[in-house]
Amino acid sequence: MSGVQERQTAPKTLPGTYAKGRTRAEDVLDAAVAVLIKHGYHNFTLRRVADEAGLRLGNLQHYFPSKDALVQAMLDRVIDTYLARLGRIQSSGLDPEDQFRKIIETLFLDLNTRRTTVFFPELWSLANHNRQVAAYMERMYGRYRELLGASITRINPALGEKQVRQIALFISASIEGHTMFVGHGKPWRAQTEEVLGLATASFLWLVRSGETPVVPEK
Amino acid sequence: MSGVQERQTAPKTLPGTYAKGRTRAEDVLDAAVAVLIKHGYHNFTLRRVADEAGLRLGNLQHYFPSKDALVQAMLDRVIDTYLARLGRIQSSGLDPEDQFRKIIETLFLDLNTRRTTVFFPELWSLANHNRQVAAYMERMYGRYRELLGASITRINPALGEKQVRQIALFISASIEGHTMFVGHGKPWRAQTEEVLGLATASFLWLVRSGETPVVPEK
Amino acid sequence: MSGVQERQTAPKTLPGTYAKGRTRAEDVLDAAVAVLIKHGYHNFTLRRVADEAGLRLGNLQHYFPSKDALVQAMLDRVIDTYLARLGRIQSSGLDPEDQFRKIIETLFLDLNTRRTTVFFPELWSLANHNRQVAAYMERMYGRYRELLGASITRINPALGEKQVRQIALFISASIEGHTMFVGHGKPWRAQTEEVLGLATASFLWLVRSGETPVVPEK
Amino acid sequence: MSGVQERQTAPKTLPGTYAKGRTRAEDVLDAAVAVLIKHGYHNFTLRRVADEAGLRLGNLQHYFPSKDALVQAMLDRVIDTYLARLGRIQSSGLDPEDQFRKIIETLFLDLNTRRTTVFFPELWSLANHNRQVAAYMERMYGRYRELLGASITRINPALGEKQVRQIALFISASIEGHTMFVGHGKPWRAQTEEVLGLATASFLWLVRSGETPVVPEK
DNA sequence: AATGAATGAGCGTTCATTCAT
DNA sequence: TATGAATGAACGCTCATTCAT
Repeated sequence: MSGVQERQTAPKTLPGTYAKGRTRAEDVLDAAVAVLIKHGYHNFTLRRVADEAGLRLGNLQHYFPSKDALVQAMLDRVIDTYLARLGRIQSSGLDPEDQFRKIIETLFLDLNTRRTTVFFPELWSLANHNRQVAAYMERMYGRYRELLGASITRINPALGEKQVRQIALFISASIEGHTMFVGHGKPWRAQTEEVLGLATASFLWLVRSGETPVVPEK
Repeated sequence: MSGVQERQTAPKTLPGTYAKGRTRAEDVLDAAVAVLIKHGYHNFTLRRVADEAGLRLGNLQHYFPSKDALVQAMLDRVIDTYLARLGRIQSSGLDPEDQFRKIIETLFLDLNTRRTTVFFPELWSLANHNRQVAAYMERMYGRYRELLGASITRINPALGEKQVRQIALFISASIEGHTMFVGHGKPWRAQTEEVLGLATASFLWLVRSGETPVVPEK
Repeated sequence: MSGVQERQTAPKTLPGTYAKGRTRAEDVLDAAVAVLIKHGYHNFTLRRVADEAGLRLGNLQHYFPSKDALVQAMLDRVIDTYLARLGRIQSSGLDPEDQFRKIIETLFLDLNTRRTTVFFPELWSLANHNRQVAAYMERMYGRYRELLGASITRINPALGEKQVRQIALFISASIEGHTMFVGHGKPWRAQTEEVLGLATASFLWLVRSGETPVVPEK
Repeated sequence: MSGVQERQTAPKTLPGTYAKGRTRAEDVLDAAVAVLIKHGYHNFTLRRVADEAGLRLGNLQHYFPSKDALVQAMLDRVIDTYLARLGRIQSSGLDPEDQFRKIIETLFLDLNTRRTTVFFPELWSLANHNRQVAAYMERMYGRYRELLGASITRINPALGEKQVRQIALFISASIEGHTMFVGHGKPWRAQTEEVLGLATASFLWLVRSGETPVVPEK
């Protein structure tokens, strides 16, 4: 047993036909995220989640019949929430560069939240041992890069599709990589702003430098 | 049980005074890394390590009296190995920019190995729930940034200390962030070379652009 | 939990006053038998029965308030059905020996049905750990032997009551014993006919051989 | 999960390399049989076996790493014991008919032991839901019938092979069928002797009556 | 150095049952 | 009638660990 398994059916609707049950199921998912963050996936147990959610193990398993089902539902929800937040960033009516700066800033500062700092490394680790989680993750980052790509294209419409995708990949990967260094409780957290400045400058240069980025002469 | 604990004593030398015992302990450490990579830390058990190493659980516990001791020794070894490899990169006698390019390339291409791709996310995850591991990690990345910083300073000696450190942080974090995207078995792996090109250009521009990186005018 | 318990009240009528309710309860009993046969009593659970019957666990427990109640009702029904079938055999108007042969044949061939092959061993096993089931079983086999006894007496009216009962016991027990060998899916199933021939001959000889069966001289 | 699974490897040797371990493993098997008889397979749990054997659950699982392994070892042992006893019956130097009578008597009276009365119905039930157990059972009864067949042939050498096998099947099945009626604690137990007389007479007639058993004229 | 014996805690899961809706 | 919510106990099993051999 290597952890989360592939999902057979897509439970679009959460368990809980009665109103009480629905809020209970939500509570459980909140608790699940809290436990994952507090204790890590290697200490993510149903009993802990039940405790955190304030119900009994047997009752938790009434809502989520297996650990896998709970983990899938939890990932579903976290990723959907994350994508929804990404969507809201895009909708601002700023000029291209300011929008880009705003996006980078939002993503970067989000690293500072405990939730993001701790949750995502768990996700990356899980994805390395579970295809379903890997697929979830790819879906999420795909959407992430689409958003970045659109902003990039607005700044430099001359860029080809493929290059936009590669730049978006570089930018998104670079930002994610800061999780372990400027995230919540991390040693470089106090310098988030300055690193954000470097990052933004570097990303903008890349976006503007054209189809074949030419390194400035020595 | 909340995972890896702080270490009481510092085992500079591995147990086993005989040549054979030394080898045995190292076999175990190799097996431990293999298990961590294959199954993830949430499935990292002493029994599995013993199986992988070809000895009995009781015997394994003779070499490493607790799970924590084994994990610490394993991290010690992996990080030492990693730092040794970093040191070797530096020792090449190239001109500043070529050396920098070489460093970036080496680090980047290393992401493609299964070992790196899978091991480091486990480390990041672990560090979020264990101070000792966090300290190990910081030590490792500190050395990593020193190396990068030296190379950066050679290219642009006008940069201040603090700024060098920040640029090194940005670069190292950015590279690490690519683990989940261009690493072994990852969806963008085929485009490693192109992304490496973008990254190198972007990093070099940043290094050259001076104390206060100014984003080029629109 | 030590399995089926003694029954407090005798539910002569199934729950459900409406025609539909009556049908539902019978559906459940059919499902219960199906589950018992498919999975064995050690895997006989209310959830499985509910699934098989196409209703929810909560609803099933409306019809049968406990597992014991369901098991008792199921045994009641199966045994009643079995006794009814036995009664029909008797009613044929053949001459004594032909009737006897017909009875033996019917009982023997019935072993071949999956239902009989699997259900009865479960019953025997259960009876060893539950008095109520043992009582059911004894009632059923008592009627079985009465039927056989009547047929035996018609063939050889000289036999005493006790001897008739003993011969009937031997015959019925012998037939039951073939369940595990010539029953549905059993290795000797293909030879049912021949074994039936041996059995019938042996039984008839016994019935005819008088009050004190004397083994023919060597 | 439908109970006992097929066995991958044949553990000819019981667990327990140390002397202490070996006797412990035997204790566990004894306890397992006791639990099976006392509570039935549907209440056969590792915790109960551990209690009965006077060790802890964790230790029991050191000897038998799974429930299946325990059940297989238990069946192995019981069946081997049974076959050994059968073998001893045969070795008596009586004349053919007396030997046959002795065999029948031994088998019949064995039904009276609680062990036999309760154990075998569990075995029959299990065999209906598990191939491995079915194979065990067939192996055991095959040997049983060989023994009977040899005795039958000594009495009536004119019988063909196939007929001997069929008669042996009939006899063995008939005897087994008495388990539920004259076994330990069963209602007809007091009449075991008389039924044994009927059975022996009937079987002997069958054996002697020649290749095509002809039912005596009406 | 190496292995087995033994423990106690905890795991995910299943279950019969009760109660509210 | 019918269903979901909730409970508590037990299940087989895995685990890190300690101790004796």
